[in-house]
Amino acid sequence: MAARISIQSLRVFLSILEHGSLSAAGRDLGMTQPAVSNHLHALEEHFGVTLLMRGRRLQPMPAGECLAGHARRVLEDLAILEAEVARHAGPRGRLVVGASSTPGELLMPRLAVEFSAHYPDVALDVHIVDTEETIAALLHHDIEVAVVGREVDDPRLVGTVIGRDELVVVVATDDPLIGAEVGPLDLADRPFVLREEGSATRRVVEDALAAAGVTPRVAMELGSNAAVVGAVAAGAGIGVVPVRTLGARSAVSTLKVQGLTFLRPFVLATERNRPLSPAAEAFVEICTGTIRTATECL
Amino acid sequence: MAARISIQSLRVFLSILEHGSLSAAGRDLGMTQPAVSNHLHALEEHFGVTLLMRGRRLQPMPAGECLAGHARRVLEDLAILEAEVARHAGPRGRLVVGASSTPGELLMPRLAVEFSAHYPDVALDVHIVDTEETIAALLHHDIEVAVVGREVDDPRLVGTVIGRDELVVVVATDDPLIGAEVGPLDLADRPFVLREEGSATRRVVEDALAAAGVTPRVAMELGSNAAVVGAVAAGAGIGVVPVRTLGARSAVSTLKVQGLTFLRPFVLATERNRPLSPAAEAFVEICTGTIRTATECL
DNA sequence: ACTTAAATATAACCTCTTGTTATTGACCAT
DNA sequence: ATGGTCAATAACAAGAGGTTATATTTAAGT
Repeated sequence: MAARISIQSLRVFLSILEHGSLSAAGRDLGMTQPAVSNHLHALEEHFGVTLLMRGRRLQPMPAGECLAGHARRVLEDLAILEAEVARHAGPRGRLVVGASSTPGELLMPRLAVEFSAHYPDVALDVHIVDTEETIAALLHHDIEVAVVGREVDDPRLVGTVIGRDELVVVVATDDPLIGAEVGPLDLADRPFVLREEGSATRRVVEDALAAAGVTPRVAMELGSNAAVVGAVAAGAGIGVVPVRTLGARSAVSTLKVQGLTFLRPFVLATERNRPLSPAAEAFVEICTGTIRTATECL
Repeated sequence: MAARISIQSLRVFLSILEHGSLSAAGRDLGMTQPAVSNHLHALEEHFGVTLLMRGRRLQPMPAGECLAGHARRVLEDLAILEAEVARHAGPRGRLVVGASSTPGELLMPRLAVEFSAHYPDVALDVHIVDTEETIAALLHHDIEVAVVGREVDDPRLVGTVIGRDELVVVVATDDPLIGAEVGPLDLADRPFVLREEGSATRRVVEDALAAAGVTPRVAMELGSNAAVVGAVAAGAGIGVVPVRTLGARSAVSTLKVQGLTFLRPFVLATERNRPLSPAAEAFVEICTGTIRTATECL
């Protein structure tokens, strides 16, 4: 009996080609190497051709090249099918959104609650990593919408401002600058505790400081705003964090610096020209609607 | 758990639409009605939409229309994939050819033997029905190549002559015309035993008689040449059959009629612009090659 | 050439998927 | 009413498609 070809086999085959090995493909697809091997054999059996020359480095045969091209097309069409038909359904299923750290902490909790209240049939999955990784995930189709802490500059994306955020300079409670008249240049020789490269917060801080003529000496890089506050409290140096990161009584003092403000938008980003699932559509609506009602951003 | 969509579901869905009912689709696909029902439910579950309004006459919802369009596209791409990749393999698998009755009886046995000898890895499947049905099957992609008893006139097909055949007039052994000088008009008032409408043999006979100014009175229609001979032997009337249908000593006499000859080609037909599988390619080669060596057609 | 590390092939097994049959319930037409 | 047709559902069987464990191949380094 001629076992018929399966979508899964095509997916697996493309993954093999992409990763250059069965094992790697398996890792990518979350299955074991023998499973991958099976799919490949099934395909070769089906067509009666060797698709790939096996070896340390495996090399596609002409039939393999041919299959790859057509398989890509089929899978692409299938993706379109899924997306288009899904648009006829109400918000439902699983929605995966991404958020960079700051919006993830400050904005997403409220958005998520609001969204889930309105759309209980959608399982909401929020991936929180830094801005650059979030953007990359969006372009990789790992997430459908992203909320990040700066304008997006990639032409393949569209961004909508859904809120604003202010950053403040924080220092340890015993810092000598407290109470004094402080200008940007007073910070020039001090050690800074900043977020990592790739963080929108980091970029905003560096841009604003550069505009004021200051190049910060980075003593420490930390992957979360709360961690930055902690380090500052422990005396590691000067930090710049979102105002709202600071609790009612925090272990650090804020510092007003003459002529230095850190303002930045929260931006909802989606891929240009990609049709959104109804759930994503609904999420966007919540984001833009919520802003008027529930947010008191300046 | 989001069960993924399967090719089979798409096929089933399209078949439902095409046939207008689950049961009919099941019959078409060779599966039972509950199986079809399952597929439909799986799709609706997956997308969270009702695709078809159930009722005596089932009616596609907008989402169903949408799915149908995209599904057709996906399946079409898949068919192309199959065909293209198959071309990289040697002749193998299953080859389904069609033949109308006369070539099916006179030509195919030898061709089939010859083909199987050369390509033991191909299971050969010969569908023998009359010419019109054979042509229809070719256009429906039920068969890859066809051998019929007349030129093909459909512009979507290409035909190659691979042999010729002569028909003769047969009468019962006690017919009064035997031994006499017979002209076409002597046949005018006699009852004819002919093949059914849709048979190439039938068409050839009618055309030739018409050219000679005779409109046959059809007393009986039979679905095979052997049956025609049988009926003629039993005294049903005049028949016209391929010479080679008649055995060494047959129960009928042949009649030479002045100015009346029935010559017609055997034609190998394929669909224009459809890439053939390697097996079909090989079959074509056997057909055109065999003709020179093994056939003594006039 | 031998050894070794990394990768693929094979085997035995387990578990859902996707069919099956049997049955019930709904709907129409006589 | 009632008989025929069709879809839904339940219970079950076979096979696809995955798993772990183990053998075998391959290419590179000494």
